[in-house]
Amino acid sequence: MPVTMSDVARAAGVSVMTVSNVLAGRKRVGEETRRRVLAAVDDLGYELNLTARHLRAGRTDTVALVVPRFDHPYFGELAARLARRLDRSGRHLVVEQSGASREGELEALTLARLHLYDGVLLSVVGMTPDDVARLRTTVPVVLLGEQDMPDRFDQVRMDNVEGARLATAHLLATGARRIAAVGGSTSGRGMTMVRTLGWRRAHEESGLPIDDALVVPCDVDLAGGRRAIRQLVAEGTPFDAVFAFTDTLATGVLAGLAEAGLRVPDDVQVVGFDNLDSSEFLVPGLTTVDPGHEAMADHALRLLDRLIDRAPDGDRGTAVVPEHVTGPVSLVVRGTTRPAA
Amino acid sequence: MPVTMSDVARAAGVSVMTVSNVLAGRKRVGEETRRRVLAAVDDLGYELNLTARHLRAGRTDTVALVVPRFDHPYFGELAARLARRLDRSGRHLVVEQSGASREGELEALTLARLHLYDGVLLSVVGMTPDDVARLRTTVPVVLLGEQDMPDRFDQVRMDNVEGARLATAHLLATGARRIAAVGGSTSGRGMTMVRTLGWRRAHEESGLPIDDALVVPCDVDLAGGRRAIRQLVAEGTPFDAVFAFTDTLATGVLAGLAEAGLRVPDDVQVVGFDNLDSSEFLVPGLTTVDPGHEAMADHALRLLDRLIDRAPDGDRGTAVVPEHVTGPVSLVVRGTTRPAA
DNA sequence: CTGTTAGCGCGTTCAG
DNA sequence: CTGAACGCGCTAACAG
Repeated sequence: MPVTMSDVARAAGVSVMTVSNVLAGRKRVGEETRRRVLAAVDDLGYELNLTARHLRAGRTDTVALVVPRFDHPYFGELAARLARRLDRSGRHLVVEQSGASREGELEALTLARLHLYDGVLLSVVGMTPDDVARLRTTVPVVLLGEQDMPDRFDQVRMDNVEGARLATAHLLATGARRIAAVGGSTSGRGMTMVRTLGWRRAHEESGLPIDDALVVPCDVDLAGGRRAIRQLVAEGTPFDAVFAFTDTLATGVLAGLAEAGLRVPDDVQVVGFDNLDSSEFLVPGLTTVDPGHEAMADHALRLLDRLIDRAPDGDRGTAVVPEHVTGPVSLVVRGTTRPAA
Repeated sequence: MPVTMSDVARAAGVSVMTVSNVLAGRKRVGEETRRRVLAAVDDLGYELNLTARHLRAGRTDTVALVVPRFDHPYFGELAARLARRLDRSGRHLVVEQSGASREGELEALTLARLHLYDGVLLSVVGMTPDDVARLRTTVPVVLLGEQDMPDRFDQVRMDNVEGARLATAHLLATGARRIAAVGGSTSGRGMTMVRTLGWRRAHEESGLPIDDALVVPCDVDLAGGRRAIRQLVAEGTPFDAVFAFTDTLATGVLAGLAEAGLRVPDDVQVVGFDNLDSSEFLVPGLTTVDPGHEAMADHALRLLDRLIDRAPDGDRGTAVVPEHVTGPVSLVVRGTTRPAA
């Protein structure tokens, strides 16, 4: 039987409300009363029940970030940035995993869970635009992800085409002629498609031919990058550079190249995408596309807060027009590419 | 004004309880009634309020993992492993950050938040044993962390001394004679101290002298590892190997060594600790201590579930005796060390 | 198989 | 500045 507020009130000889006021630091409470209450709290080992407070207050001062996987550094870094901002406004961030392991049935459950938070930043990777369109929720939601989603929701993403174009153009400028697109796809959707598009565009702008044999689809993880290189080498497909679609892939690529006895950047140049914290520390340092992490975090929370502020009034009349924000990208040149010719 | 269960009940011409039963899939409900309820739910856009359910049910089927920082790969990987297990038993994992940014005042708030969960896995890094001893909570808590904590709580950790001894002994066996302990300390507490102890012990077992100039305290992050090497080089302290106290530190160390023109493993050998997913993919592959991640996750949840199961009865009589579990470690040999002489 | 009664623990009314 | 009622949305019990 847990200790409740009224237990404390009885012990301190005051009313429940007084206890509540003392604990929430709300109204002014007499110094002596206050001490009595705190003593009783300490004495009984009373612990505030946030669930009850949330039910009553209708808000939780907590925002959730839902990511596909916990063990992906990109999302860890994102979470840390968001948490820093939310802390500043006295709120909390909790991170949940949407999983790649759970089926559609769980989507419903996930949605129910969203109600535990004032707002949700939903990182969509696996879901299709159709899945998202089917989402029915009154919870403030901002989408994060590279695939264009239904415009009923706010969405923040990076300029993938431009980033991929920059990366590829840089490789072309430093003398590369056969650039493998690791993580690419000739038919897919989402991140994979838009970055492949940027890779194509850079080739077109240079008037260079495009060889689809250089597009290597793979799992977007460390092992995937390494396997992609193994495959290229096994096939005997010639290449003098790799544009890896994420820094994680690039890390796997570097391992694969080393394994194959190919030197970076002398034999093969490499560019990644994401500018993870660790990319600077690889040997050699990874040239990569920086998606403007801080700006993205700012946008995401701005859009979310817009929705949260509006929520109490209800939707009628003042409906917020959803925005799709695309952040600018830039290239960070390090040691996996050669100086421009 | 959100749609509530009784709105749905009215619309469907049934009682609230029936709606509840349909939605929770609890008792059997007539097929037609069931359809009417679901139709009303869909019609009104009803969304379950989990907060209310939690308040009423007294549990949330959710476990929290509290980590020092979101952007630390070690914790991301830990979270993923825990989530996998909890999903299997139909529960959820949420991750919160304890922050290094928030002061002691927030400790209280953190404690209140713990009540939102059935149990909490608390990763302690910054807190001292005294801080922990002061924790007053009835929430099931299992501590994770390398510093020995008051035995009022369950705790899971790795065999740090043995891991550090293994790492150092391996370096000695492969010919190293001056092994820098990056992340070490001659006076600290916690992880830093126990791993330094293992480093010492290996030296003692080999009868080799210990030079405290080789103990380099630093921030436990990527930049810290690099800075440690810069410092050693700047001081002119000779060293032919590095035992980095975490793989993240080791990654920074490798960057620092490259910067200084030192080859790995020819000029300097390196061993890390943690066996992160990415460590296998560094070039060269990082030799490191594997703390038996899976076993640790198993232990942590076993201890937590023991507490959760007991909770409903109250503590009297059946008090669970807290356990301190230390998991076995092993050495993973890769390219940053030379073959044994 | 469905409805009624009661209350989870807190906070927003209003009086005093 | 403090106290007493009522209700947030849901579900465990028991009726019917």
